[in-house]
Amino acid sequence: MKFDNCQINTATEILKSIAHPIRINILCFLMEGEKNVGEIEHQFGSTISNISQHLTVLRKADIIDRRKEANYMYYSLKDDTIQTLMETIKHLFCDS
Amino acid sequence: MKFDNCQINTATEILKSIAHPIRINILCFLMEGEKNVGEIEHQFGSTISNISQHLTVLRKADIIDRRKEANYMYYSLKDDTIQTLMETIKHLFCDS
DNA sequence: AAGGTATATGAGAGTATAGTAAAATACTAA
DNA sequence: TTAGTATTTTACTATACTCTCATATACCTT
Repeated sequence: MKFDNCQINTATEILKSIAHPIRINILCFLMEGEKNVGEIEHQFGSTISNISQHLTVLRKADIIDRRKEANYMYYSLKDDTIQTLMETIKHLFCDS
Repeated sequence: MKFDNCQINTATEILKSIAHPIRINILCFLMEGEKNVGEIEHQFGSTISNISQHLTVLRKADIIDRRKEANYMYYSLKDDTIQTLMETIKHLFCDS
């Protein structure tokens, strides 16, 4: 049976936002809990600017939240939907 | 913890191949079982050429198989990994 | 062999995405 | 207020993706 168009578009946007090596890594890292940009940058070797742009992509897809504290910005997974999805992806592709 | 690079790349390629409205629809349709290109085209309103190109994308990502019978080409989901992934996606985004 | 059906492939144009570097913003501390 | 740190935004270039249309291939029927 066909999906509802709106659901298809939501799923597409979310999957597209996940489907990048740096972003999968970031999301997987966020499964551990809230992290700031510096911690994320330190974990993977890209520039702060690049990481920040990837975080923007994830935020526009509405799958992460952020919270400011002093001059640090803390990012976290938005909800259970994305948490479950990431657990499935991690289990299917990364637990071998 | 960081994913292994090879696993990350595999996951990225597969998710990228899924992350398109037509391709999600096709994969969801294939969850019902083997279908030929005409059946897929009839289900969603795109051209055979376009559908065929999307099927090629899915085949290059190694998530679908095909089998020829007369002059029909039957496509199906490749394995349990993709079946499970699609079930999760369908459940999370399309069962509301 | 010739004509028809089913599917695949290739070229071309338009659009989207990714990375780098520079500049801008927001906050803190002195 | 000035300087410094953390993060974001902008501008630009390069590459990748998607669609359409035309052509090609594979198989079947007569």
